[in-house]
Amino acid sequence: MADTDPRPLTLRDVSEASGVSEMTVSRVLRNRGDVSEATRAKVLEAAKALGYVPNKIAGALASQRVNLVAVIIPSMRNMVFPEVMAGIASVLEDTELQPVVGITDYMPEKEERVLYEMLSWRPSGVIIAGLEHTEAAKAMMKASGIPVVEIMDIDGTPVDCAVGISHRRAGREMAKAILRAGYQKIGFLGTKMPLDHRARKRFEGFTEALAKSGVEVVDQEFYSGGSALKKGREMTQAILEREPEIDFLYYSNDMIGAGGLLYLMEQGRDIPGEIGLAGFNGVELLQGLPRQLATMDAHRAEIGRKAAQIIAARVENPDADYERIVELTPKIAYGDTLRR
Amino acid sequence: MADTDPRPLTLRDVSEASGVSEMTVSRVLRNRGDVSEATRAKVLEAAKALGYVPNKIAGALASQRVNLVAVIIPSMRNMVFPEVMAGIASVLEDTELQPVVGITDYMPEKEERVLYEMLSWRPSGVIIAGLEHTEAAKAMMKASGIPVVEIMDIDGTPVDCAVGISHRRAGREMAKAILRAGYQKIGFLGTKMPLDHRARKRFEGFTEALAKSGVEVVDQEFYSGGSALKKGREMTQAILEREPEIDFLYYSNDMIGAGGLLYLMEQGRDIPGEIGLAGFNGVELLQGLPRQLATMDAHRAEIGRKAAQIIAARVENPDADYERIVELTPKIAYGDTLRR
DNA sequence: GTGAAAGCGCTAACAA
DNA sequence: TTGTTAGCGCTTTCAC
Repeated sequence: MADTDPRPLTLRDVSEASGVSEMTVSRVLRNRGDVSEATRAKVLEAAKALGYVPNKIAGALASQRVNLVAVIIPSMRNMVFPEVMAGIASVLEDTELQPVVGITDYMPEKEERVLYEMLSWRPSGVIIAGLEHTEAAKAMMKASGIPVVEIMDIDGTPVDCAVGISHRRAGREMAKAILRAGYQKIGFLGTKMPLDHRARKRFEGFTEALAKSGVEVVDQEFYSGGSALKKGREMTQAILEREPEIDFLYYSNDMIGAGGLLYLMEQGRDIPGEIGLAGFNGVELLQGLPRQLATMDAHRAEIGRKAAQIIAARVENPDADYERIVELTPKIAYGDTLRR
Repeated sequence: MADTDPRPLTLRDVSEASGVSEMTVSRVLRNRGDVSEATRAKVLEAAKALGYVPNKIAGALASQRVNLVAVIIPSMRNMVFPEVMAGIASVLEDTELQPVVGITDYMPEKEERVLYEMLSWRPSGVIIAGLEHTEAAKAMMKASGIPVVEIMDIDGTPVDCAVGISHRRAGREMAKAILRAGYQKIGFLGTKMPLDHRARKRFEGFTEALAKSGVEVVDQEFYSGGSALKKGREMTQAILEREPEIDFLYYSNDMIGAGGLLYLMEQGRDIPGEIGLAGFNGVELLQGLPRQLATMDAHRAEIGRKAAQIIAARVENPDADYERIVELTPKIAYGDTLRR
């Protein structure tokens, strides 16, 4: 409570206040090594009375250990990433490790900068979304010498290891399900984001599988920015005005799919008879809609958990073997908007 | 590219590779002090060739400066907080400062732990949600000697300074608008979260203003967990089954309000004639609904921006004066669900 | 414009 | 069980 000096407290202050050496104070505060109950109590009391908060900067420098895991993701505005984060946090909570998040806004150069910033804090591991990075970023990750897990996508070659789903395959599977249900005039609606590689791969897998059956996407529509739900409405209206004969709409995410669904229901369209719909992600929001949109769960929480487990295991035991690619398989949820 | 030694690179390596002293290398890498173009070029080349990433831990220890701002919020699952974050990030991007986020899950003890962890990295400032903290947490913030901005709420006494809205007043204003529109049988629906102090204060302000006009809430309903949209539906159905004469529903957030709106529209109820609705927050999602839910914008991005500006200004100039409480005033958006 | 010395606050390693 | 010594990798300060 002696708050005269603005200088932050150090171990030395606690040492002096308790009459115990700095080293032993340090041991008590870290629960390391054997310390008698008596001195332990003295130290803790002094530390508490002073309001001492250890300086991790100095600790990290001395011990060459930083219990941080850099998590680098494109955005927080998309519910996908908070869910991945939750998965990561749930696993790291049982370890010494702490996640630190960096946001890239889907921009490769920003990703490179953020990565550089984070690596300069010498974290114990990196979890980063996607497999596409600048050459410099890949080089940094390789050179860092720490475990790196690339998440959400496995269509490519990871720097170190990857956990995710195959978006190409996800697109193909959905295309097959749609064709199987007998839809023929298919429209696609998505984001205007050339840098969203996972959306791009889904689209590629989708058109590829359609092509195998001699089907081509009738029309497409893209958006950027704004309320996804609203954009979903607007795009749905627009594409159907241009191509009224469309009998299926594949949305690159559930949010715009939900907007489309609300719009078509208002129009009194027969879903999934006259027109079918499907999105992607399996977001919780869908549960509150009047009808269940067909979708595919991207295993977000599971990806986060698995990635965190890999990092934690390798921090524990750097020499153990580990899987290079962990593939999870999304399953189609037919809901009420895709005939079986 | 000489990747034989797993030891991370140090300034010394760059110094040796470039034939320039460590000190001058450090100057170049930080753009500090005068360095001749020739040596600057040599250094940068060597650093790049080696793939050197500076060690901020050592830098921070030596310089006693850490360009991090601790941001402590309850959750990322609620779109409110990512929006605050976006506001903070937009301001800090133009400075040397970087936000680092900690999540409390609305738990005071977890908040205390997270705060302790973050302070142990000696950040340049703290932005923390709410005014309610454990005594220990308040003591830590006071003792830290760094600027602390408590955000989102101003009904209380900040440790240092606060930026936000008065939730009590927000509740009162909504109550007055509802009574003015002639509604009389009012129900309340919210989260089962005693620790969401802002929701609690809104409710208090709400009931207080109703009481002034001799009106009492007819019935209430609380939920926890699950899809808010779905819960909104279910709670709306439940409360109206119990109290069919209710003519207005006040929801503690827009998400459950949206669920209620979708449900009532399906039931073919006359909104806002027969029954009115209002939520809170002004979330973007609402724009995609068939009708606009009445709500109140909580100025999330603005709060984030303002808080970041205060931190940045005080890091620049620690001795300047500053406002202790910055109050923003939310305005009612009547939408289509509240008569004027 | 450049370099040498000292030390930031802590912990590893060793000694007692 | 406790203490001492020597750095961790960088920046500050001061000298050249």
